[in-house]
Amino acid sequence: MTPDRQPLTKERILTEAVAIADADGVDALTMRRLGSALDVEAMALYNHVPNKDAILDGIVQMVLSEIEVPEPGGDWREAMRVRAVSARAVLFRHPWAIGLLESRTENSSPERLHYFDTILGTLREAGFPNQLAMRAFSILDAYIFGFILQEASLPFDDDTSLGEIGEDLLLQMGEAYPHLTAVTRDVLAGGYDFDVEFRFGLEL
Amino acid sequence: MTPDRQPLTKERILTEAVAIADADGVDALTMRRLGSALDVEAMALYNHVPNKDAILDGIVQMVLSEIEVPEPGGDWREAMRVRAVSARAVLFRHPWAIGLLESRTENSSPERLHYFDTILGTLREAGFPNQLAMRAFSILDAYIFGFILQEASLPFDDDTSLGEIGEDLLLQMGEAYPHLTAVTRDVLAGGYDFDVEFRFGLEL
DNA sequence: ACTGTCTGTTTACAACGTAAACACTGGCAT
DNA sequence: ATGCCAGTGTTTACGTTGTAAACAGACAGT
Repeated sequence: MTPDRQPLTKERILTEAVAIADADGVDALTMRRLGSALDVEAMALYNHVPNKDAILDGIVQMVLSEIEVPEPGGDWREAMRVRAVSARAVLFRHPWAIGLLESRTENSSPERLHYFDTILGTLREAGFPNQLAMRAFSILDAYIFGFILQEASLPFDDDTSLGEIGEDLLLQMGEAYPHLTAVTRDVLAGGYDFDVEFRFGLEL
Repeated sequence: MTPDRQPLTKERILTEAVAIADADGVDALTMRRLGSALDVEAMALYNHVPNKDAILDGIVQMVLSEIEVPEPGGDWREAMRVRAVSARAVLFRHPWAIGLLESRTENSSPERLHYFDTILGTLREAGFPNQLAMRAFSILDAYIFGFILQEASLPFDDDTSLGEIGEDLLLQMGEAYPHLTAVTRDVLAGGYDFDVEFRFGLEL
C-alpha cells in the first residue's frame, strides 16, 4: 500500500466507473480494472459496495441524474423540451447506459422519485389534471427514450457520413426492397438530421 | 456420443437459446448450458456459430421476427396498430430481449431490411411522401419501443396489484414528493391500464 | 482404398466475480 | 499507557465463463 492515498468512497468508485465505461465500454468495467484505476486491489471495493450489480445500478443512477430537469413554474412545453434535449445529450455522452437502463432502473431511489415529482409538478402547475399529466408524462418519456434507443441502434455513428452508408445500403439491397430504397434515396437527397427529427417529433 | 441424435443446426441452437432465455433469463444462457440442453458438449456449438455474440444477435433477430407486420395495402393506421400491439406482446413474452436490443441490433440483416421495407411500403401506399413516411415510421417506432421500455422498467409486474404498490409508495415518500403523491393517488383511484394507455398514445 | 471435410469431444487457459482469512491502522474506553 | 475493535486494504483461492487447440470418428468424392 503506497504511503498516502485518498480514501476510497462510494462516490470515487462510481465516478471512476463511469469514466471507464465512457472510455472503453461497459464490458471493460471489471472489478480488477476499476480497482487498479483507483490504485487499489479489486477486493477493496467490496468495503464500499456490496457487489458489482450495485456499481452498475450506481452508475446508471449517476447518468440519469445528469439529465437536466427544470423546476416547475415555467412554460411546460419549454421544460419538456429542455428535459428531452438534455436526456439525449446525456445518453449520447454515455451510450452504454442505454443498455443498462432496462433491467437496472431502480425506480424507488430518492433521485428518481424527485425526478418524477418535478416533472409531474411542472405539468400540474401548467394546468394538467392528474390523469392527463400522467399520460403526458408517460407519452413524452416513451418518445424521448424510444427515439434515443432508435438513434443509438442505427448503423451509422457520427463519423460515417450519411452519404456513404446510403450507397452501401443501396447497393446491398438492390431491387429487393423497393420502398426502403426509394425512401432512403429521397431522405438522403433531402438530408436527415437526428436533431431536427427529434425536435419535430416532440410536437405531438 | 449417443447413437442417434438430430444433427445440430443454427436454427436448433437459436431456438433452444431462446427457450433458455425465456425460462431462466439471459444470464442463464451459457454455452455449456445451451450445449447440454441440446445433448452436446459446449464446444460443438462452435461448428455452427462463430461465438456467443452471434448467438445473442441471433436470438434478438429471432424475437424481432416474431413481430407481426401486415403487408402493405390495407389501412395504414390499422397496420401500425397491429404492429405496435404485436411488438408489445412479443417483447412481453421475451422480456430479456429488451436489454439486448440496444447494442445488438444488427440492422443490415435481410429480415430487418424486409421489416423496414414493409412498413415504409404501407405508409407510402397510403399516400405518405417519402420524407413524411420516414418521419412517421421513426416517430411511431420511437413511441412503441419507448413505451415498452418504460413499461418493463416500472416497478410492478402483473402479479403485484397496483393497489399495494401504491400504498407502499405513498408511505415511503410521505410529503417529500407532493406532486408525485397526488398524481399517484388519483391515478390509482381511476385505475391505470398499460394496455389502454398504450393504445391511447398511439393516436398522435 | 485414400483423403478431406463435417461434426463432435477432450483438455486447457485466461479472465471474471467474489468468499475467506489475514494485516494494518486509528480512535475509544478502561 | 493498554487493550480492543471497527474500518480499510491485501492475499489467496474457488467456481464459472467464453473459447483456442488438438484430436477422433463419419461420410462423400475421387
